Amino acid sequence: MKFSARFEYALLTLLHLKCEPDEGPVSGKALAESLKLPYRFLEQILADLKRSGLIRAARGSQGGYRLNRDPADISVYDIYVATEGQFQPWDCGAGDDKDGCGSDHNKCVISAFYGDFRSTFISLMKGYTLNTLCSAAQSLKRNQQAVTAP
Amino acid sequence: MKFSARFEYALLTLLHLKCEPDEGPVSGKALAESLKLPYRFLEQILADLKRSGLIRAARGSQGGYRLNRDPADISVYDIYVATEGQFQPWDCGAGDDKDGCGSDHNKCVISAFYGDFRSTFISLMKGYTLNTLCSAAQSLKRNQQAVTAP
DNA sequence: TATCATTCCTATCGTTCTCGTCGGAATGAT
DNA sequence: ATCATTCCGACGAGAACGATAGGAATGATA
Repeated sequence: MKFSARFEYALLTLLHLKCEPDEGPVSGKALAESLKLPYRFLEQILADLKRSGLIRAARGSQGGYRLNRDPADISVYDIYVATEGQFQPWDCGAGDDKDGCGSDHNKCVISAFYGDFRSTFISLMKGYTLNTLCSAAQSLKRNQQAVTAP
Repeated sequence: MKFSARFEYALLTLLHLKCEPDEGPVSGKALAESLKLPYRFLEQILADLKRSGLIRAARGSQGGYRLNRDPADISVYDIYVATEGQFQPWDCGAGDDKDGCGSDHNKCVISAFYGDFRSTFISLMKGYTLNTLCSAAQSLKRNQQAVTAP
């Protein structure tokens, strides 16, 4: 029950793309340097994000990545699905019992718990968007500047 | 982001111990047969549950396992912790940044998201107890009997 | 057209985690 | 004394994960 590095790196990447004021697309190499992440690995994650339509890419010289949707419309759940696939924290009756829980009522109840778990977390993740996260980061920044100010 | 088999097996085991009307302790072998789980693996899980004080064991002939607490006081979260350890779905600043998020406000915001996720998760799991799960199972059973009745 | 920066595709590697198996010691009721 | 049981630690196969790598495709620029 852990978040993968892919997911975290994707969050950082998208947050960077949204929050840092870059003109034009940002190359994978530049992203990897800014975020201090392994370049080759980040490339794969960027491919995931592109495949899911969260970012778009331009090839060739002067190419790079930029957001492909309104940041208010990119939820953390979208990012999760893009990097880890559908949120399905248990192995649902894959082959053993056709009717889901079959004759075992206890299994059935556990499935119900899993379902509750799943829907709770999907809605939690959908509640966070790139916009909300970014403005939270900016308000943090302001607060710290106020404290550190001369 | 998956539940382990240990966790699911533990749920099934404790549910069996609570819901099925057995007199006296139930041996590991009997449990493994009832639940159709690998005996040697289940033994390890039972050891986890005992270590956490959820069940108690009696050795020797006629020995076996039984619950050690009021089923209303055994939450799914207890079972989670017993089998998977403390819920900590991300690697918290282990060595890299002493101040948690350091200078990177985006990391800081992600940590906040993780914290929200974590506390939601824990309170959800604490809301389910052996009692609630078992009575849910029993009501399922009743409903099915009503449908299947002649 | 040649060059070069970039994305894109696919294979691989090493480590860690997980599920499951195993042998055998300790215990305790009969 | 016997036998069923819990208890303890080691081990192995396989998957998942983080990361590395080579090289092809693309496209702006000169």
